[in-house]
Amino acid sequence: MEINQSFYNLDIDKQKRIIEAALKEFAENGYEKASTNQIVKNAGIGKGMLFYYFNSKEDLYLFLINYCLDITMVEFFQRIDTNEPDFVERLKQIAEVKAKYHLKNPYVLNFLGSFILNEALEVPKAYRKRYEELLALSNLKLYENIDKTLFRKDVDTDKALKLIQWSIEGYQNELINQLKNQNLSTINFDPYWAEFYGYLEVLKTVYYQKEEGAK
Amino acid sequence: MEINQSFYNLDIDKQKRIIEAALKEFAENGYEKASTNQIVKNAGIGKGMLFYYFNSKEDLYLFLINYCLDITMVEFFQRIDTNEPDFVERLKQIAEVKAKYHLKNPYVLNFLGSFILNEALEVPKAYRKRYEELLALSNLKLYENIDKTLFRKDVDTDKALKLIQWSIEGYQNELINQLKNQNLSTINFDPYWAEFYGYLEVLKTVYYQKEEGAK
DNA sequence: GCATTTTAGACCACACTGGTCAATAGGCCT
DNA sequence: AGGCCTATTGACCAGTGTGGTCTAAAATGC
Repeated sequence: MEINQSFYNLDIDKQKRIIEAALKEFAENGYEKASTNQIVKNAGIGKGMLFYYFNSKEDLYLFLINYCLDITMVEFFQRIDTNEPDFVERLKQIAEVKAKYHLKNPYVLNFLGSFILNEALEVPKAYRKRYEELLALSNLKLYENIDKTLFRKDVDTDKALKLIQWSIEGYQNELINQLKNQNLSTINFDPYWAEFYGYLEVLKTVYYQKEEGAK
Repeated sequence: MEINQSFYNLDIDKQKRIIEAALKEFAENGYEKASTNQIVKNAGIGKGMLFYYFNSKEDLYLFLINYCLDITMVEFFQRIDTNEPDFVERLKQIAEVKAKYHLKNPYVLNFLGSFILNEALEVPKAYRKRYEELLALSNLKLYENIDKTLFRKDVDTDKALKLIQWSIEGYQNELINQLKNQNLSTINFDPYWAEFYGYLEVLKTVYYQKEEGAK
């Protein structure tokens, strides 16, 4: 799997157009049903070029896996700061990082989600392993160094952690659903962040201990 | 769109096999990329029969929409009892009904979710409208006749309702994810229900007021 | 044994597939 | 200008899969 150097000589914009067209097509249709014709059409390049840069559909797919894993590591996981011991604050930070990552790389997450389900093409084990490592890292980034004493003592803290996490995912999913058909770059997200922070406050109120000292 | 009477004369089992094969294929691939060849293969019938019972791919699709809407109304919504004013108990009941419905009709929900996204075939408006009505009904069944005085007063009750709902969806999604590749009919769900009820208790503890009288 | 209904799958024209390649366009050096 | 190299296109290829048809056989009922 070797990518032709000339691909990297393209304008960054053109590279991105090609990558995004491919990610989208694969994410939406899976490896087998994805059409290279659709990809070149959406990318606005001639058919020949796709096979000149990448040698085959399969190589393109493998390249994309690599690309997405790299991007996700650098632009998502490495930006999460695990020094924050307050779980809700941690999740807030993660949400902010995730939002930036998602706006910048709209199809990466969808693609990564779909590549695991792929059964048509046997992906080299190294890729699957790297993906597993990402998942493990995701747990670390979530739970490492969390101060559990903040939580009220009359409920199981691990259950509380889970419930909080699901609550936040739920908000995010609902938001994604609402904004599905809109052009993300024209949206002012401030009110949504405000709403989100409101929910976070509720979570703190109900799951955390009452502070003992004065505030 | 008229279905050949002879379809209804089939054993119920065969009818179900055909319907499920079709639901699965459409749900997984969307209208256009779904293959009638795959459907007949999975259903174990000859190609001719599919077009004998239903006249065309399109008619089959419309029949399935109808079928799923009916099933969902009868086997899901009509079984939800809105007399229970305790929100968490209501959700518990819904979860139980939903589980039965899902086990009995594994592909119906997926199919209904995918048919809305369909853009290839313009589905008659009546179908979309019925779907909208289902969604509206779903809100009714969820929130109608809920006793809001159970909730603690230091947080916004509507936010609390949402958060509880998302928590429960989160648990369900995680469970579905875990069990994805297993044969559902061989699973003993009791421990999962126990775990689920454990989470519900936590939700009551944190979101409800402390009871004032003795218990 | 006959008439009717079910059934299977070979078959059809056609659309689309991943991939190739000859022709060309464009930049750069002399 | 001309030569050279790389970048680029899209017509083209054989092959596969498409929704749908139809013939001929099997099953059913009488």
